[in-house]
Amino acid sequence: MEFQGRACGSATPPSEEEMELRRGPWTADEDLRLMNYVTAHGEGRWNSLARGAGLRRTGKSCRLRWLNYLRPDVRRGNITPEEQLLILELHFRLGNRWSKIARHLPGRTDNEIKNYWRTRVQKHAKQLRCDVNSKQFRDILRSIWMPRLVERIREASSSSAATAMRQNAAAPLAPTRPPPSPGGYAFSGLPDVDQSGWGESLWSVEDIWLQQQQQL
DNA sequence: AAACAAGGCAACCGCCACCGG
DNA sequence: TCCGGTGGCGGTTGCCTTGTT
Repeated sequence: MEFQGRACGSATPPSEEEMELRRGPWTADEDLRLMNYVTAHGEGRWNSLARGAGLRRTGKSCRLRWLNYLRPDVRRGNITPEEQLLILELHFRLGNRWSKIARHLPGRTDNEIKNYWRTRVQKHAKQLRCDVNSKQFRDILRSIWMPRLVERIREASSSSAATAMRQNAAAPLAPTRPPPSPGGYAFSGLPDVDQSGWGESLWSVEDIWLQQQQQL
């Protein structure tokens, strides 16, 4: 079944070219084509890039896919407490300027940060029946959430130091995945900072990069 | 085990600014 | 100055996964 995209508001039927454009989730083959083409020709001129790469996608779609997913320096996985703290601080200063906030978090995309804010932070505001931009909620963030993050960062650094010492002593095999984050807040009404796991996918970007390296 | 609800996040949309012809 | 193409940004949508009943 092919994804048909969202309902189009236009009353005029789409042109033949528009009919050919693909929408929805990207396939591994499309990812590979885009990756190969950008590696060979560089970023920019996304519309012609899409045509040149033989992709039936809009330039915008290609750009988004590259920036948010395929770029080699994109970091995936949990947003760390350090990053969460930075996001909160920057949002106080910048508001919903996601791209500006993202510039301070290497490897993180504006989309990822925006999603984090909407799904985690706004959810908590809703639970507390506050407006996310209200002074009340900001005060809660400053007085409760941010100190908890700072505490958590401190705990993590001290425990990782202790772990390193133990590992040096016994030299066991290190786990290949980071351990799940510890339990949540004792404070009622404020959930855990982040409990999300690592995303699973049919293929990983690393797989695609590996495949691409082998082709070169 | 199945049905349903909620959460997470990839992808799309519309708008705007910039640039070159 | 105007206009079309392009890129960037923030907001929104809806699919998929996970949790709950």
